[in-house]
Amino acid sequence: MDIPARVTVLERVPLFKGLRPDELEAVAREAHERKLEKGEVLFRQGEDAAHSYVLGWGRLRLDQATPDGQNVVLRFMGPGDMVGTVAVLRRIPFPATPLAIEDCVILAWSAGRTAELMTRFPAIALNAVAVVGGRVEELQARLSEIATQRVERRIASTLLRMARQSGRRIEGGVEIPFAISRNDLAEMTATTLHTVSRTLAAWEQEGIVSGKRGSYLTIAQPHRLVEIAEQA
Amino acid sequence: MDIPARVTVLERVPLFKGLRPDELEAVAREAHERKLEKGEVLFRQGEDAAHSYVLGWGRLRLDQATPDGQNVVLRFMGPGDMVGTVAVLRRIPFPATPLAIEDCVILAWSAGRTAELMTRFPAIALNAVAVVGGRVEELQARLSEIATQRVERRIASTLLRMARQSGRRIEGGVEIPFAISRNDLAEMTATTLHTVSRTLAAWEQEGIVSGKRGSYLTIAQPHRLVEIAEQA
DNA sequence: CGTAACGTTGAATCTAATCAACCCTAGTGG
DNA sequence: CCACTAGGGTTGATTAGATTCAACGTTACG
Repeated sequence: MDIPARVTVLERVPLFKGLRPDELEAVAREAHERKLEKGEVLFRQGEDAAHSYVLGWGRLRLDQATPDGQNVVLRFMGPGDMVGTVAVLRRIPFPATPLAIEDCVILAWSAGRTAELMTRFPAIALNAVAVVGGRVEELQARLSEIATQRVERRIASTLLRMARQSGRRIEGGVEIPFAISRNDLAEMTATTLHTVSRTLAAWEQEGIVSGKRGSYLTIAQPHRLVEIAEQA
Repeated sequence: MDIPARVTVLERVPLFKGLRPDELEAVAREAHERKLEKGEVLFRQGEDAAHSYVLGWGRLRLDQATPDGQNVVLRFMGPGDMVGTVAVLRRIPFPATPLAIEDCVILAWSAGRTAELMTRFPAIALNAVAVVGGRVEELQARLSEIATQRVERRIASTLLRMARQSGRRIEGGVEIPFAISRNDLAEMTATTLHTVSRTLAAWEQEGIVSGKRGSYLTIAQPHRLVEIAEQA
């Protein structure tokens, strides 16, 4: 990617919202570039946070391993998402592992550069607080959900959240444009593969969702899901 | 509080780490001051985020109401914690309600001032990312916990986390220096008053924790709790 | 075309919620 | 000063939602 191409990417990144074109160019010039093939990881949980990243193209799944070896899916990330920035600024090891679920192109800045750019362009730092704040909120919402709701409602809420974040309107409903396995969904909703399977099977019966193995999941009747997610 | 007194407070606030004394003074000068009596709220979930706050003295409990009327305790906050800053920068309504569980003194800055100060002193913005990032991590850890662990382990982890954040070493163990009801604990660990009660009763039997109604909870044998929290 | 990863489905089990009743304790007001 | 009450806590019995265990089906892909 040459510098103008990078600028085109960075223009749409929330972290750099409000920067002038010449400022974006300065930021772009400092970046390294990294490619990741499907199945590779960007870094591993526990590693030293030497770089912060912005995802240009592709998708990542952010996984956290628990001390006893289980896995929790923290979130899916798409183009424009920042990765690892918090760990860099906190000077702590990465707390999770981002796995490429599609081929990715990623821009990277060293830890020192990251801090320096934010100091030079405070707008970036303000944007970063807002972005990270958004994640706090999302996590608080998920926490509330898991704490108070039955499994069926959590699965419904999770699908709706993903649809809202990355969904595409197509004929026949809203499509979630990347492959999510039943197991992914289980690890996102704090339940088991089995329960997810049963639940989705029932919803397919009723025509609320559709999508065969491997292909993308489509929410055919979002309003029905909302009903399930909101019922007392 | 006069300006030098405020500076003394701000010196110990992570959000303002690394600022020079004259910079701190500038920040202190822009602050409003607000007192809160035990039982009052600083603001209410859903209100417009017009100010961001830093807790000078006292303790707050941050509550989130779920759509169906249940309550989740997000966290306890003590001196030096920032409150509401994220909502201000994201220009969204406050997502939770901070309730004073002790008398509090709080410093406040208007939304505009907050952004302006962070732009003028980028270090504040960088600190803010780090602080908020810390919350992201804590929430991710709690999410993992709730997602994968049995209730007993979650209660143990929660007590240990609180002890780590605000605990005081006293003879006979580590004391958590504010009143936590069984219900608070239930709302923090995604369980019911009843289960918490049973669990703590058992632990008191075994001499792992102690503390009668009203008085502070003391962890007499932290290592036993750690064992419970970590057992496969 | 074989095989491994993923998914489905049924049955048994169990954890923790719910339901229910009762007990303390700290205040309050007569 | 003491009875009363409200809020919080304890404890037992019952129930249900979801996990676990188990076995088998399906699909993608090398």
